[in-house]
Amino acid sequence: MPKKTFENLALEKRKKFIDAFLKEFSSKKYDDASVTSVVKELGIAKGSIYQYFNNKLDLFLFLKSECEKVKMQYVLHVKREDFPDFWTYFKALYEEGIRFDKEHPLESNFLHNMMRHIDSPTIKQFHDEWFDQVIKIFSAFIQYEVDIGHFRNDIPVKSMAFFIYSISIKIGEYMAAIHGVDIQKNLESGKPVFGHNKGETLLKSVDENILILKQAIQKQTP
Amino acid sequence: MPKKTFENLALEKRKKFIDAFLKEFSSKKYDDASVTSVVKELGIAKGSIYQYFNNKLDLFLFLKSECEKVKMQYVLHVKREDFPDFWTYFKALYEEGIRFDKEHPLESNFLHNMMRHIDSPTIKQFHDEWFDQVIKIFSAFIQYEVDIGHFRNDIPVKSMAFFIYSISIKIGEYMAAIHGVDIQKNLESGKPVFGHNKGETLLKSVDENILILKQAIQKQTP
DNA sequence: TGAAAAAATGACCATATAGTCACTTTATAT
DNA sequence: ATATAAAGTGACTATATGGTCATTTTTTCA
Repeated sequence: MPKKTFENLALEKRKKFIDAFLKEFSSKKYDDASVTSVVKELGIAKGSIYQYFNNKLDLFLFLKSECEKVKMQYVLHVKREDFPDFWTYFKALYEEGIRFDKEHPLESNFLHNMMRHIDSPTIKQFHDEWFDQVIKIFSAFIQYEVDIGHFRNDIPVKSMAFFIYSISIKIGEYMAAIHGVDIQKNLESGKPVFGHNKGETLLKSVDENILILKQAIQKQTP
Repeated sequence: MPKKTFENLALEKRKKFIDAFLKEFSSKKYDDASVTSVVKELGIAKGSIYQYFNNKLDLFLFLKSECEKVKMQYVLHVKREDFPDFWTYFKALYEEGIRFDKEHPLESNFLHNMMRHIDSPTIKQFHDEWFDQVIKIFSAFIQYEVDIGHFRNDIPVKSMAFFIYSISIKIGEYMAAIHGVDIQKNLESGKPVFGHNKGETLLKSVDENILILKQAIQKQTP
């Protein structure tokens, strides 16, 4: 976590600092992201970083938690009970995701890029923790749908959770492959990952995926 | 591609050379794989590499094509027409994959690791080409199933292809999450990725995934 | 104004990496 | 045995990286 020195920083400078590093970590994976090059771009001394943070990982984890905080503000107020079924709820979550993406492209890019990199040895531990949490949350939702008889009950809940997770995580590649959206380019240029085009491409992709997921997971009437 | 010098190498030395580099490229991503460290382990001079190959990428692409050749020998003789439906065929392909994995763990690990790393800037081009090909092949199969009325026709073939691809690519993570198999460990130790335990864990995972995929993609009788 | 505290600096360190090339060693063929 | 060609070598280059710390600059406050 940041040292006092960083907390005391003038707001504008602090923001510039954060944004520059968000951008770096958004287009490169952790190990490839270069502290040195960001420092050059910011026009500050290398040593300053270590006046603000203990080390690179410390800085990364700070940015991670900041981004998560912001995203939570968007997602948390979407509640299952406000929707007639899981899929309208699922879509609403994505719509909030797009709002977040449009209004906070840097933060969105950061999180999106982080999720894709399963294998940075330094980061693995944190990715694994994050993954466990996601599966747990998904599982809880699915268990509910199974209980009320909406979802099939011949498959372990955890498997279904993983299934939905996999498709969600691959939606970027899906858009690239099916709709020709170049996410990597957006990441590098700092544009919203999905949000440009009013996010319609993403929503179209979500609809297509729901069409498949629905039949895969929904309880069939015999 | 290799220079004459490499072709002329004594078979045993050639094999040792290939195996050492397969192992390195199996547990690290391209950019992180270290020529220097393999050279040390092999006890040969750094310069020799560049007597055999033009550069690191040249060496990597050679290994890639070697591994693909070997895998093809396993997979190519499994033919759709020998099976009553797509899913038994699909499973048979995995069974061949397991045989390949058991009999050529290094090659299997190399390919498996390569697929996971979508984002090495040096490698991206080759990964993209490979991805396009896979989607094309999958699409052709699915088109056939749609034509004979086995698969649903309300979803673009390419979308279904991507769906099956996504699940296939994530099966490693699935095994890790659901069945507690540590693939990364197997990669690093050079053991078969899936093949230990007679590959039963993988086949179980395949069965579970087929159960979901089947309902997702199969044409429903109304 | 001046002393003490806080912040910023950048040369420097240790440690990697891929790739080069003048040179030596080994194998082949006359 | 000798000459030629092929193979092998390892010190070296150029270029990164994250992190350190004695020193200087700026800010704070009495």
